[in-house]
Formats: sequence, C-alpha cells, structure tokens
Amino acid sequence: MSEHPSNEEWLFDYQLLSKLVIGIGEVSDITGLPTRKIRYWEDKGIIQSKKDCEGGTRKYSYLDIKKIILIQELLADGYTLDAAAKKVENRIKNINQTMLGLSKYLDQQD
Amino acid sequence: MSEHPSNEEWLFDYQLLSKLVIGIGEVSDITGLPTRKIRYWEDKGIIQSKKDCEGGTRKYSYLDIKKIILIQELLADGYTLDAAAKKVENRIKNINQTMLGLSKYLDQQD
DNA sequence: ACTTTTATTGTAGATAAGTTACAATATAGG
DNA sequence: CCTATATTGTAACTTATCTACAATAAAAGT
Repeated sequence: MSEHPSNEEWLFDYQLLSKLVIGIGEVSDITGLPTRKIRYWEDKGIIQSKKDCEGGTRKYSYLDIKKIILIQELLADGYTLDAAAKKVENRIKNINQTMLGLSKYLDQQD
Repeated sequence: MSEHPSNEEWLFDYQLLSKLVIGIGEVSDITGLPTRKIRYWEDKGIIQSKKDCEGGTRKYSYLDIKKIILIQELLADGYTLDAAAKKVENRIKNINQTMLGLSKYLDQQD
C-alpha cells in the first residue's frame, strides 16, 4: 500500500508523458490533417517535429498535437497560417509555465 | 482570456491523451525492452496492443507503457511473468478508477 | 542426469509507414 | 493577370514493423 506512489502521481507522470512521441500517421488520424499538410506546415516553420537523424521519421509530442489543433481552429476562424502560428506561440508559452508550476506542486506532495 | 479553456483543462485533455498511441519502436526506446520481447509478452497475453487489422502495426497507449514498466519492476523483484501480470491487473483497475473520478471532477470545474 | 516449463532471442522474407524532391493546382487580393 | 499564400500529387527510396519459423538458456521437477 505504501510501496507505490499515489494514483495521482502514477497517472500524471510528466517524465513519461514527454517521452510519448507519435508518428505522423497518428497525428494525421488524430487531427484529421493529411500527412502532406503536416509536412508542409513543418517546411514553413509553423510546427517542429523531432527527428533523430536526416531521413529519419518525424515524431510529435502531446504538446505538438495540441499546437496543431489550435492552429486548425485559428485557420477556421480566418487567420493566415503565419498569424495563427504567432498567436499560438504565446499560448504555448503560457502552457509551459503551467506545466512547470504544476510539476513543482506535485513534487512537494506526499 | 475567456475564449480559451483554463490551462489545466488544456493540459489534461483526457480525450486527446487516450488517442496518443505510439509504435512498438518508441515503446522499446522508452522502456528499454527489445521489440522482440514486447511482442513475446503480447503473445503470452501479458499485455495487449491495439491493432486496426491483421498484419497492421501495434499501437500502445500511455497506460500500456505504464503497465510494461510496472511489470519490469516486478520481474526485477523476482516475480514470474504470470505472477507479475496478475499483480499488475489490480493496480490497473485502481488507476482506471482514479482516472474516471478525476475526469468527473474536472468536468464540474469552471 | 534429463526432461519440462518459463523466458528470451535470432532471423528471413514480407508488408506498412514514412522520407525527400520534384512539380501542379487553387484561390484570394492588388 | 500576376503574385503570394496554401495545399496537394506522386515516384522512388528508406525505415519500421509484421509473421512465422526455430534456437537458446536457465531454473524447476522428478
């Protein structure tokens, strides 16, 4: 009973969460964007994937997908790609702050 | 400011989180297990992956990985595979309860 | 000692998924 | 009609993963 971390801690494993990187096909399935478009946005610098090497496969994290979904919404609202990208950056910074704060909070629990 | 969900809500997007399924190669990188061993555990029924079709590629969720890591620890402790699997099942049920409860709690916030 | 069970690994030959790099198309403003 | 912005198509190639065979290793029974 005391040998394990609490259920909450076990559930919100940030270290693990940040390692969860998925392929471009899954991103396409989740977001509804064709892979071609995802690569195009990346070529334009709107989003960034992780690649271990040239010619290797692109990997996307949870926050990358969040970002893509947010950009989609802004585009539907009438923003240009560049404008949407700029707007999203601010929100991402905000999220990172929250994530950091929450992480610290959880660390001092138990 | 009020057009967005709160940072917490944005961060803990369970619906999205549950869609984040990664390939066997990533699972191998994260857990340190060779892919061959992961498939073997699956053949034995210790773990289960999602496959859209026969011959399709295996996909693993966040909780699947958690499970694998937990089994690893139990094996290191001296458990047999079957015993470890059984022990882990209980913990998983517990986690699912927590996840459900937390999900409901977050729904009634804001 | 040897036979079984348990756990793991090797690999060939296949398919699935993803890459780059070319170009083509569409559409809205100026 | 021209230009910038956004998107799409595809061929040829590489990387990732699949199945299905079998082999090995170590511990547990008898």
